[in-house]
Amino acid sequence: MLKNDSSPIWERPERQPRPVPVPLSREVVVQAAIALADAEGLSSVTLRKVAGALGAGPMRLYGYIATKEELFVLMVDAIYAEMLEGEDATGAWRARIARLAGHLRSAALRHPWFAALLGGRPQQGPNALAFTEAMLSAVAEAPGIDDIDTVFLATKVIGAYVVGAVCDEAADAAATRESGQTKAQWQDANWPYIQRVIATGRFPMLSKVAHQMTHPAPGTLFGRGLDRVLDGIAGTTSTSR
Amino acid sequence: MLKNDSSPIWERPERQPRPVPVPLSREVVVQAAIALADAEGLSSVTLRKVAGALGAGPMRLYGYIATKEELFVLMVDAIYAEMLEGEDATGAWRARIARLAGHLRSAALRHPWFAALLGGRPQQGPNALAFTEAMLSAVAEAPGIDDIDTVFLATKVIGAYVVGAVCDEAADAAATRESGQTKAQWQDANWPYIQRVIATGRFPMLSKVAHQMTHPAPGTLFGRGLDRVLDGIAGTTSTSR
DNA sequence: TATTGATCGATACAATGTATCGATCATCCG
DNA sequence: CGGATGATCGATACATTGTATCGATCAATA
Repeated sequence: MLKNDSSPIWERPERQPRPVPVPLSREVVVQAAIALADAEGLSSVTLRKVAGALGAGPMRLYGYIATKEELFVLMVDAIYAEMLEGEDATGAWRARIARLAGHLRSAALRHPWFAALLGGRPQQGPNALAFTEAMLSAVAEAPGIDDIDTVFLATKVIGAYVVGAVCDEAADAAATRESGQTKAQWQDANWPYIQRVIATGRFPMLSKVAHQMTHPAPGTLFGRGLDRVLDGIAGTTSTSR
Repeated sequence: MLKNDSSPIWERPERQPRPVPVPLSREVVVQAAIALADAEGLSSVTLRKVAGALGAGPMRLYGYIATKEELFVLMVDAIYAEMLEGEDATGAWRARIARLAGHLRSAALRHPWFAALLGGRPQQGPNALAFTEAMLSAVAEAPGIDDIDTVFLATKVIGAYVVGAVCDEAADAAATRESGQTKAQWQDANWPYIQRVIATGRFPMLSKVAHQMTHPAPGTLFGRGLDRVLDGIAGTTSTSR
């Protein structure tokens, strides 16, 4: 009860029961943040907006995270969890790796902000570790890759390729989305610039790429690149094409 | 001259000449931002602080950039320029590629914020394009890689690996720096967590990695991984080791 | 039933990116 | 050479952000 209230009881408003707060959890908070990022971009992920989407005050979130940066960390790990949903350890090693890589790629394209959070902070969340574990165990089944040092190196190479390739692809997607245009519109808007750069004559190889290359679908490119990487770690050229 | 000034001339302060503004340029602004990021981390790169470091008001910067995001874009491309300083197209193709990759890696370690800016935005600055051009021309010299499609795919694979590997390494460096500790302190602080994760028994491969692996220097690992990638695109296993 | 400890959110605050706009300078034209 | 014009600078302002503080409320315990 209010102790020092100068207004007489007649005018003093009655205590009204605190509205029952929506039950929250770290999971719910993170999912709300992810939904916001998916819908309006990473820069719209604001403690106020996240809390607002949950019908709570901003300070409520500090019961679940200590910092906005921690929210980002949780978001990234939640996406790793998404990749592993329904994943089992079946199939030949190359197929397993390709499947895992594909999961990461499609998750990154579903959540264009994901790639932007990948660099710059270590990935040590339980789900990120589970993803690495899955990669390690798939690699360990490859013939000729036995000692743990080789397994680790191969896994590192695969992981680095996948992350790097996905950063590339997602960057375009994010820029497109941020500009509020369609992919074609965005490419059309950038093409004149690229053309002028090429016209300087200082980029003969890029010119060849722009003019003479066939342009396979991004997914195809990703897969073929992964094949090259797997060839490298297997020390074979079996699946060249 | 002030037109509607009610104070009499006797009390009106004399016009003092505007202090000659420090001459600026996009280059100077970007270098100041880079210096700030190197010294105090990316989150300290503030338009006010950058301008302050140059002895100018914040709004002055808007003569050179339209947005803070544009400043970030320029910073990234400036680092690409750094990588190419003194670079020439000499040496065998594998050596050239290894040299270029090494430049990117060392630049990223010199500027721990660089990796965080890599994902999330397309790299189309003139220096980033020059870097890609150098990679393309080196790859084109590899025997058996002739048509432009193969050259592009190989370059994409190499670039993705390098970026991904560098993100990994730089993330640790950035986290270490951000925590204000030495690398050893930071690793010691994280080790108990990793140990508890492994103790769950759900990560047998990670356990092996943690306990049985020899831990080569990061640079060595980077180089060996690059060798695997180059093996893959060359379709040979020549330099295995 | 009184007390304690946890939890919620109103309020507050400093810092940020950036719009606005008057004041100042440099330049050009007569 | 003097006045007009256009560019450039920075003071001020504002909405928005992350987060500290703290009183008010609830649930559990003694």
